[in-house]
Amino acid sequence: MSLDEVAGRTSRPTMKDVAALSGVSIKTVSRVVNEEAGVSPDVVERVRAAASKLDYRRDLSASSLRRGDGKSQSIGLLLEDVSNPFSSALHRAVEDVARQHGVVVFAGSVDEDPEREHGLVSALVARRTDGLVIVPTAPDQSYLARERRNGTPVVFVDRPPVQLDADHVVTDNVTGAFEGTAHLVAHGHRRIAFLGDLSTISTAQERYTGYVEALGAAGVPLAVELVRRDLRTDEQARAAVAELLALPEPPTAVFASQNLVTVGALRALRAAGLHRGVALVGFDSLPLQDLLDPGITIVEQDVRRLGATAAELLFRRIAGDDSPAQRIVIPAELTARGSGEIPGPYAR
Amino acid sequence: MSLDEVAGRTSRPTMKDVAALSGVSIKTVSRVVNEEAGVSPDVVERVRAAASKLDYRRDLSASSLRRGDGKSQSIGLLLEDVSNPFSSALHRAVEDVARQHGVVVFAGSVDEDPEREHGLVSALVARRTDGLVIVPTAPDQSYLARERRNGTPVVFVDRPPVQLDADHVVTDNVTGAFEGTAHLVAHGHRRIAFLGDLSTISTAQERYTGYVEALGAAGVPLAVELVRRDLRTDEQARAAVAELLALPEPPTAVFASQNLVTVGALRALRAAGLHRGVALVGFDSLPLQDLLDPGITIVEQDVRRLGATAAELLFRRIAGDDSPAQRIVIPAELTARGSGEIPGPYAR
DNA sequence: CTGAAAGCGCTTACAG
DNA sequence: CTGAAAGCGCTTACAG
Repeated sequence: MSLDEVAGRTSRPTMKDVAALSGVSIKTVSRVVNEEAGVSPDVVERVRAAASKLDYRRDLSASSLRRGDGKSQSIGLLLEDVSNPFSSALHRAVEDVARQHGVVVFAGSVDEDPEREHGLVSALVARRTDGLVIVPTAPDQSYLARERRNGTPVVFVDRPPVQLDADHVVTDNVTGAFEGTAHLVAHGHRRIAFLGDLSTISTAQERYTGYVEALGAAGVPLAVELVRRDLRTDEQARAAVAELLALPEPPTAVFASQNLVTVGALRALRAAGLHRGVALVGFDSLPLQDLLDPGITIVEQDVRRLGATAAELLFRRIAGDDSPAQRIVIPAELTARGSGEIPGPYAR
Repeated sequence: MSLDEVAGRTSRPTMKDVAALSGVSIKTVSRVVNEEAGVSPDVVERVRAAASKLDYRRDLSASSLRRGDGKSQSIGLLLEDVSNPFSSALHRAVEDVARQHGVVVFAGSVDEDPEREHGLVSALVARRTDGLVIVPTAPDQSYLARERRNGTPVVFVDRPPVQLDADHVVTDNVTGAFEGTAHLVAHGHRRIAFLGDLSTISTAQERYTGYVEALGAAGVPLAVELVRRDLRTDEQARAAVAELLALPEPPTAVFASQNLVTVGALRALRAAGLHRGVALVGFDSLPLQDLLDPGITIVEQDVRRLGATAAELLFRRIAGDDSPAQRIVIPAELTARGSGEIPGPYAR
């Protein structure tokens, strides 16, 4: 007795079974299933009836194994965490493009863990996905050169790859952070705190650069005691802001360069009763941001465009495009909602 | 010139290539790749070197085609929309269980469209996923009986299947809605509006039942003019609440039975300046709900538990468990945060 | 400890 | 219009 029988299941019917039931060769079944022309109508009819009776389902993997192209009609997507709002919005954008190509999407969470990035990549390559869209985490993506050489195209999104010349689609983080910071300066602030995510992440570095450049352009000296980087959780961000507020000369404004960090900053400002006293600009959208009081001024990324652009690039590569690697930069845009317009001591 | 050459790619190396380079048979390569015992150490060494030199990657689909079990080490997950917070939290919970089994997850958005449900199911069956976790949308899941019979187990989550006796893991919606409504009654309300999602969705029906029963238990007559169902978007919910507030006898409290609906209700109450005057209890968590002022009292679903339980059930089925279909009910729990405790006219 | 033959479900490349 | 043979990349079931 086989395991299948123990489980009360029969195995899936194959073309052979359909062929036997309809009295034709499996090649003819293949023709009907693939809707090839040149099969007599009554045979088509008979094969269809048999397939339907047996609930036959073509095995796409077996099909693609023999086919020349060997396409699995699937792609892989490596995200920070499928459940965070940024990642899941990216996921949806990629899914929508993939669907147009009749391709399904494997998604996985890397959790900023290089080993998980490696593990997921090999799991997906082993399943012969036609390509990968990756938000890179590992310190170095050179290991992917092998996979690309062997036929799996890779496009990076949100962060550029390191040690690998490959397509990537990223937000203009420097300019976005520059504008967010300049917005605070324009509203009369000079003591502007910077809150940053893990500084090994390229986007965190770039946003810090934008902040530094905006201060420089405005002639505001950089106050190191107001810079808090490597905040990995909203709780760490909250604690950092609580400390900043206790300084002898506390900041009058905060630039929070990532969404969880913004949440933490908000909690600290609320707890201190300063959410109407200290200005706040965030980077990355927050859900329900418009319902908060005051509304949160945010430098918004165009996540749908990031994801859709990356997916479209990938499908061009899958189709055979081997032009040089592209870097596509998507602008970020500041939306004022109240928290960023709280006036500072130098407001006119 | 083949397409691959045009694209500047070579095809992936196979066991045959590794065998040729290391001077052994492909069977021996297979042994080494699968870490079977009984291969002499120097041969293992040579094969490993050749595989590494060629960047050989085993083809799991070809392997599973020949293997007895035929497992693809992948499962499919059908969600409402991968980018909504409820769906993506469910996704993460399923992913975490799948990872423990060395299985990757295909995820797709159904968008409450029965045709997309059917399309995604056949796409996933064609790729021979080992099982499916589904949030059902189609009016009827009887079509899945064929797939189960042919060896693809299916577990439903969040909503029960219709016309199919199959495993499902759902929230106790009736009790949750009963408690949410009773909470408002206990705070002195009798004119309590009900806001519901599409009433074809089972969870929406159940939550309505809980509301009706709670009113009945408290001896509060059901006021039909306060019941607004089939709200599909936050905007429709906002408009519905705006209308309710304009009634000659407006509600003093609102029970919003789904998260987007709660968002719409919140917007309407804010716009009318009544967010501190009209009580509000929502069902389904909202991001940042604790940062709103007042905080939103919510009947919370245990989304991680829903997803993890469904995935674990699925893996048991994949392993061969053919015991009768199970229905697992996960309790929901009310968390008071302020909006639900605004006193009504009958408060003691 | 190693390998030649057959076969998983399908399509290609022929032949008729 | 239809089908027999070979083969995709791998593993099973043998044999030595």
